[in-house]
Amino acid sequence: MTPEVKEQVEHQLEVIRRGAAELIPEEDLVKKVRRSVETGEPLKVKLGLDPSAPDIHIGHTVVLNKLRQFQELGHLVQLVIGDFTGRIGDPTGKSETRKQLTEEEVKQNAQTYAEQLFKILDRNKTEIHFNSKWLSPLDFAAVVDLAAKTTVARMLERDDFSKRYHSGQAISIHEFFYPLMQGYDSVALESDIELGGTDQKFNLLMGRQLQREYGQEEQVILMMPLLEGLDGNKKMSKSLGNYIGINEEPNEIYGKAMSIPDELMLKYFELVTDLSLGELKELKAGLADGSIHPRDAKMRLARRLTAMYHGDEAAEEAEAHFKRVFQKRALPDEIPEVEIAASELEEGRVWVVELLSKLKLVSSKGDARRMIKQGAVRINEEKVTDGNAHITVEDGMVVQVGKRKFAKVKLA
RNA sequence: GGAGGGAUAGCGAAGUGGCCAAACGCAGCAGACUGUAAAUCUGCCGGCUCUGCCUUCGUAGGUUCGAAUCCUACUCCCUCCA
Repeated sequence: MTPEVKEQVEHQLEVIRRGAAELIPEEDLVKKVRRSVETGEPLKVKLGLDPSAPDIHIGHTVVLNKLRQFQELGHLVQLVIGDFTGRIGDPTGKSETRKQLTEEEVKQNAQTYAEQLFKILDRNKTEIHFNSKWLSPLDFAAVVDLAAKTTVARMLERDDFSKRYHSGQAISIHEFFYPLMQGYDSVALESDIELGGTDQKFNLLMGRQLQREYGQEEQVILMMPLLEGLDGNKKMSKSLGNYIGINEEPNEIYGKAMSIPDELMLKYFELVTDLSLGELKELKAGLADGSIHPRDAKMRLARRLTAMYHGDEAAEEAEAHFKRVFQKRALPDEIPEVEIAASELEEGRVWVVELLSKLKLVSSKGDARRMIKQGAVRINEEKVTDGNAHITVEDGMVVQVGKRKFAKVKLA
């Protein structure tokens, strides 16, 4: 190995390892990177995507950022949209066979994905594949052949299956196919590396096993830590509603970032922002010795995160909005207008509960009464205390429920 | 094919004739406090014309003055045996 090659390889390894939870096996990675550097042939780095939930949140970006780093090192990203595997769903115990998405839906979701993904990835170094392309033509003989590559005992090693098996919960046979299919994707694409969260370990290892069975060089697997969601303990996911979507409005991204528990701040900085290692270290030290206020650190996180998807200007505006509305408890700059027809009023007046309901600031009239009782309702910044009150509605009147819901009345 | 267990509010989970709009936990919402939509504390958390009324405890019937609770049928799910 020439000194230049050696230096190149070292550099690549350092970038790849950063933030990774686990890398299996190191030696293979070294070998692959070295060969790539020497031949100039990029490595094929695969990531599987679920086609049913095309909204990307920052939890996904942990892995996407890593892919981006691979691209910066000159490698090629293979995105696999699991339109076929999506019918099964990664086994979780409660998932049943999902209905197959239509071709139309798949196309649409892929489109949605692409729009978001390319906010992070380099379009020119990305291939998009649909796994139905190679999975759906397999006939039963091929499926049997695939299934014969592994054993039930091996399958039961998977944490999720093992738990369910021992606690007497059902495991459907088709659930075994999920890891097999995902692994087969790697065979079909001859991937060099596959990325995933630490919860993907079993599936990722299956890729190695299948590649070996089919006579290919085994992929290296690189696992990234899972990012906890806004609640601070469960994995960020759309279904739990504890996520920050990268397509969300600047105010939402900023606000949601401010709502993460303090303890999670550094992890977020490390995994989902582009803060350099040096800056990260400084921040950590500052928080530890008290020279940096946790609130200010979190505001920095929120601003950075917002800026990554909406630019600096939008991030600054979001911060101003946050300070105004939440720190100073003032009215926001922009309040959505809701039309109220004159015919809905009686002599220009309405019952407060009715008004809140019409403005859609509450989920029901019972909810409206509760909010009033709890002192959460303000009209033109004045607290409403009487749930039976009828009020005169004026054009431009501002009605507010809690800290976050506002509406401006527009008489029509 | 046989035997048994289960289906309760967004989720998990109590309740086995009236005191059940249904304990408790989580999630959610609001208030207080603060350093932020962190943490902590308090309250709320089916609907409505709201000191009362209406609809909910897998579905459909039935018994009863009265049913989430008892009976019948059905649907779905799970376990064990073969």
